[in-house]
Amino acid sequence: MSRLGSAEARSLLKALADPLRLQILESLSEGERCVCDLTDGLGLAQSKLSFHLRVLREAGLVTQRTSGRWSYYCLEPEAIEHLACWLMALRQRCEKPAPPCS
Amino acid sequence: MSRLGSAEARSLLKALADPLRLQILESLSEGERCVCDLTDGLGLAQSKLSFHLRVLREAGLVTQRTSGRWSYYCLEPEAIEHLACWLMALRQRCEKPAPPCS
DNA sequence: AGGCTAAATCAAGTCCAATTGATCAATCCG
DNA sequence: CGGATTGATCAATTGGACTTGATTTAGCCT
Repeated sequence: MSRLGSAEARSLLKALADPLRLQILESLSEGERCVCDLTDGLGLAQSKLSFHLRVLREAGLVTQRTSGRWSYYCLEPEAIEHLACWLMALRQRCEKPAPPCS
Repeated sequence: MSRLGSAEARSLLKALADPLRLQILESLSEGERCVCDLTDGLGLAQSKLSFHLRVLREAGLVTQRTSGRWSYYCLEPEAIEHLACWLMALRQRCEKPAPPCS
């Protein structure tokens, strides 16, 4: 399991931290989707959806394939898994009380 | 293990998606810290740090205790763990190919 | 070729969150 | 008490991300 650096985790989190993009990802969690289906399903303007898909793509959270006129997007499970692992690593070792200030 | 809803996950992600707040959390992952130590360690203006600590606190990612003049912050491991689990759940079930458009 | 549709890109405009500096509240200590 | 220090809060500003509508690119069909 490849360990994620802070910088990678940061860019993944930034891409995830938008309500629309989370909705998109939740749609994609049910399987690959065509852009036109996402547009309809989420009721988004085309350019808005395209903008957010680009952000997700550049963050490595989704992959895209083109077939004819249509564009299909798919979740990248490994990216999400790596982030989850990074979070679990962060969570450990935090029980030590602080040295008292003076 | 209590399952997180989309809304909770969204607010946790939003709080995490800031480079300074991630740095703060990484500092806290080594154990509880006093505000003054965080200020020094991260080289941040006092009001800036206080602002971000408040965001983290309101998101439930850290807890705070006061002792005399000093304020100590501590990671909330469960919040992070819940988010990691939410991500893992999102990741599943995404292998199904899209129905072709027409 | 010419028209049609899917989807990406571009250019402005808008809006919200982060920054900054100042002020306030509370605690400690001489 | 009075001065000093920690840290939270407030008000105003700034910057960057998101939105919007128009334009562009490319594939399909007759």
